[in-house]
Amino acid sequence: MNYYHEKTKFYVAVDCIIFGFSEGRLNLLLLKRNFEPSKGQWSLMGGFVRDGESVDEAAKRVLQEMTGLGNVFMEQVSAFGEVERDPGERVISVAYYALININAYDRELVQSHNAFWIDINELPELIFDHQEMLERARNLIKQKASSQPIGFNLLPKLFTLTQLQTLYEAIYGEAFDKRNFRKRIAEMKFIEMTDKIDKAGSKRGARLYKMNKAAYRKDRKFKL
Amino acid sequence: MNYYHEKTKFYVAVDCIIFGFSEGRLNLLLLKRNFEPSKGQWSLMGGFVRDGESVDEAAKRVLQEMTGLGNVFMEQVSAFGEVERDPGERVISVAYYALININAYDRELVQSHNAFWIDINELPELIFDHQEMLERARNLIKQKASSQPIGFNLLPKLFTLTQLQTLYEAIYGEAFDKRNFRKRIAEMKFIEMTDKIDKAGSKRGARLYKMNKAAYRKDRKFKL
DNA sequence: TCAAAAGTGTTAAGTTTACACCCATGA
DNA sequence: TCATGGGTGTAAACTTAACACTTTTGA
Repeated sequence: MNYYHEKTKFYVAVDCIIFGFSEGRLNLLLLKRNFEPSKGQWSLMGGFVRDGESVDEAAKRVLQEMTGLGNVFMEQVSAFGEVERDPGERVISVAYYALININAYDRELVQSHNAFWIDINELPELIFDHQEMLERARNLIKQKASSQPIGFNLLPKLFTLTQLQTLYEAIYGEAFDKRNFRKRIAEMKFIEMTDKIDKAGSKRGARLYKMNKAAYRKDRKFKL
Repeated sequence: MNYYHEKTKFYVAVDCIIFGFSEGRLNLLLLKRNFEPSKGQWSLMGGFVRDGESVDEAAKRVLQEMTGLGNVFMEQVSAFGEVERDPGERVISVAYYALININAYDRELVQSHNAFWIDINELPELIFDHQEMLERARNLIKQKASSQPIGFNLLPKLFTLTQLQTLYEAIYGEAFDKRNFRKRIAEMKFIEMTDKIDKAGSKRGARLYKMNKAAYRKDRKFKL
């Protein structure tokens, strides 16, 4: 009754491409590996899928172990299955990207893993096919961020329009016109003005906005 | 020196969502399973990844075994890793979609596997999570076909503009204006008019066009 | 001769882009 | 008082959408 006998089994891993946004720049949380294999080199955060755990769950677990964060926006990029992608052993890896609010993670936990936030434009060389995973993730985000409001996962709950614009400029790698940008935001009724003012970014202070997810589910018009 | 010991290994499979286009309709090549597990039910075409073979290669092999076709346009959809997705055993599956010219496959081979072309709007229930794989693939194609000329893989080398329009209408599930459609095609210089006429589709005959891939690589402006 | 599919331009509506100055505040 | 980032509207350029008739030919 076992139709699966004599098929080969494989190690299956997950690798997490963790994006954060800080001071107008996109950052990645990367590991300076203080363990084998490839000790001393930079890599994404990864781990093996365990018995009784779905692949999605494995990715969430790895992220949780590294950052202390649960309930994070995370999506699969793709499976990577080249035979020699990991020179040590045959490992099939499923890549995920995560968008996190860079103020919310557990600093000690991250430090204890020897992980660092690296500006996405100043990346070191990465092991295996992690570079390729990262590029795929960046392209995915670029596409996806233009038609769905996923960028907000990178911001605090309350944000200024300048922060939002800078974020999108970082994602796309190009500058936008301030007035045109604000016109588009004004059309999206689920990006709601609050009565709070942020005084950190300027003397005058800037209006804080918030994303109303329930309102988005009703309207669903998003384009940036 | 083995950093991978005591990790769990998994069966890894591929499943292929094979699209064809015929008489104005999108079709899927589905298996009426005459083997266990789930004998008698409908499924996508799948197979296990083998030792020494990349996951992409496994997908190509499965397609080749089923249709006799090599060198087919094929892309990964996603990995599917729920614990109970296959009720028999834990199997992690990577889904791929393929776009094939419905005139070119090996009919006997397909018949011998008990496979059938089914209109995409009249699909039977599928086993496991194959329905979800299919929906993901359809969405992917919709998106991708709008910005890259992948649709041509579903057509013969020479095609009429009416065929091309009908194809895109089938992909998007909506009708287009004929004049506006042709205006857009005319702007894409890599869709080249030939001196041949198709007399099969109408009495008057329709001009045949072809896709010039080299010209596309230079220009790369595509939007439908 | 007529049914059936092929082929062909123009105009209005809507969307996108470019662009410059005043405001409020803390140092 | 002045340097800094916050905030605001309009007009031109471009893109998209709507729309109907003539042509060709085999049955």
